[in-house]
Amino acid sequence: MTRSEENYLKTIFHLGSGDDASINTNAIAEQMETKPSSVTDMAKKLAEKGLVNYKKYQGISLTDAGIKTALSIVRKHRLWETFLVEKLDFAWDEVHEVAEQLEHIKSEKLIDKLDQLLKFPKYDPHGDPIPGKNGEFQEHNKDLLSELPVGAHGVCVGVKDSSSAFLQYLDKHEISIGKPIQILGKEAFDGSLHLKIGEREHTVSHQIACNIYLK
Amino acid sequence: MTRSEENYLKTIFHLGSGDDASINTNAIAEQMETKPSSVTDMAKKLAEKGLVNYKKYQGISLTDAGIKTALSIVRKHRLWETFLVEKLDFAWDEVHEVAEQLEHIKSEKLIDKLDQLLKFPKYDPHGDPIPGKNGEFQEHNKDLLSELPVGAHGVCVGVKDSSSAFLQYLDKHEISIGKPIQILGKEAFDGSLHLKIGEREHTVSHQIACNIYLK
DNA sequence: AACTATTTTTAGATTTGTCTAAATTTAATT
DNA sequence: AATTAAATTTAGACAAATCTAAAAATAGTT
Ligand SMILES: [Mn+2]
Ligand SMILES: [Mn+2]
Ligand SMILES: [Mn+2]
Ligand SMILES: [Mn+2]
Repeated sequence: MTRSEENYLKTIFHLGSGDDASINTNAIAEQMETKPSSVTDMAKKLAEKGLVNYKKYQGISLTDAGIKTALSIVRKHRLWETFLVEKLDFAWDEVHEVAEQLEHIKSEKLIDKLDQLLKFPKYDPHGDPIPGKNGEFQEHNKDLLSELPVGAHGVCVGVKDSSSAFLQYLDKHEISIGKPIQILGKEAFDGSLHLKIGEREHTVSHQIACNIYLK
Repeated sequence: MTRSEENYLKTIFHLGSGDDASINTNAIAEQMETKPSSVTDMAKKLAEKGLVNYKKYQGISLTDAGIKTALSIVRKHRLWETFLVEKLDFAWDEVHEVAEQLEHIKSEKLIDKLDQLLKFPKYDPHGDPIPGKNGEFQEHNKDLLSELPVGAHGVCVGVKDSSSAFLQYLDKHEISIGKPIQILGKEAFDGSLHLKIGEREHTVSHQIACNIYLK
């Protein structure tokens, strides 16, 4: 399994949000910052190996074997991210790029021992679930802040956007995983929310609210 | 810098034992399990980048820039090996292959933090020195067990052969870094040595004695 | 249904790193 | 010094992963 093949499987997995939905060639190309023709080439190769279902013009979906492989890469990515934050004091906005490299290291023992060192974490620094050895994982039953009514309150359990820029915005406004958040009011005009975050009050735009998960 | 380029630099560095001696094309090919023609191709590319000195038929040597790059890869390799043994309970014969992959991860912050987590180790699990951030390192002033006279005693500080097979042999006979060793006698016929290892006595072949460093 | 726009695929080229086989240079031996 | 052997380089090919440009299929719209 090459690094490129692994990256395609992971991208298809994320675009299909885990299930075996059929994904567009163009969507994969955009996500991977490559060209549609390259995606077609890889689709054929992965189909050959039994990792994706592919029929010309019909989109691409993961087979069971493909899902299993994708989950093992996601597991590695999220364990490494957790390691970087927990053991090496990385900030949560600094881990993704390094984990993109580390997720391709091939050693089952390494990842098992890492899991053990981290005490078998269930969620990564962004609140995303870490699949177990056999691919099992439990997603938080969470809601987007933007879809909750005024008065709702809960605890931040994850972010949808994991970009460095967004995470740094959250840091600046002291929003982090575990923080209690309450919706004090909503602006009808632009959907911006007035929030109580811990002990403080802040107003955030609709765009921000679309990327924070509450439980 | 590609992974392949890094591997060539590291190999040239090891074959030249650190200094800027001129290395044979064939020696590099054999060490890397590749063909001499591939080495020639890479020599040209690395020369183009100013990392090696290369003139047709004259052998290959590292430039200062090449030595610096090689040292940073060796640093990463040995820090990762130390991490695997110290933090993840790997045995010293299990770390090399994984470190071969990990040494190519690109993140200065990662390696600095790792160094810190390990408390800035000076030697790796095989007794090899770990270069610092600026490439500086101190080799143990050590001697091969095979070159010491009868009666000599010291402490094992390193191994020359880091193969899994050899390290497992050492484990079996309870030879490890830090163990006191004394030469009780030498067999004139085949050069095998009668040793006191800790509290025990063992006889080892000349071949074994050629791969253990004492101080 | 016909036309247009979008998506997707094909054909052919490129880069990187490798290989084989043949040619060339250097080293060793008569 | 001539010959043989060994080391090294060149020439040409190949697989992987990508790209561009053009063709084909599908979807959307008059
Ligand atoms: Mn990530
Ligand atoms: Mn994450
Ligand atoms: Mn090693
Ligand atoms: Mn080592």
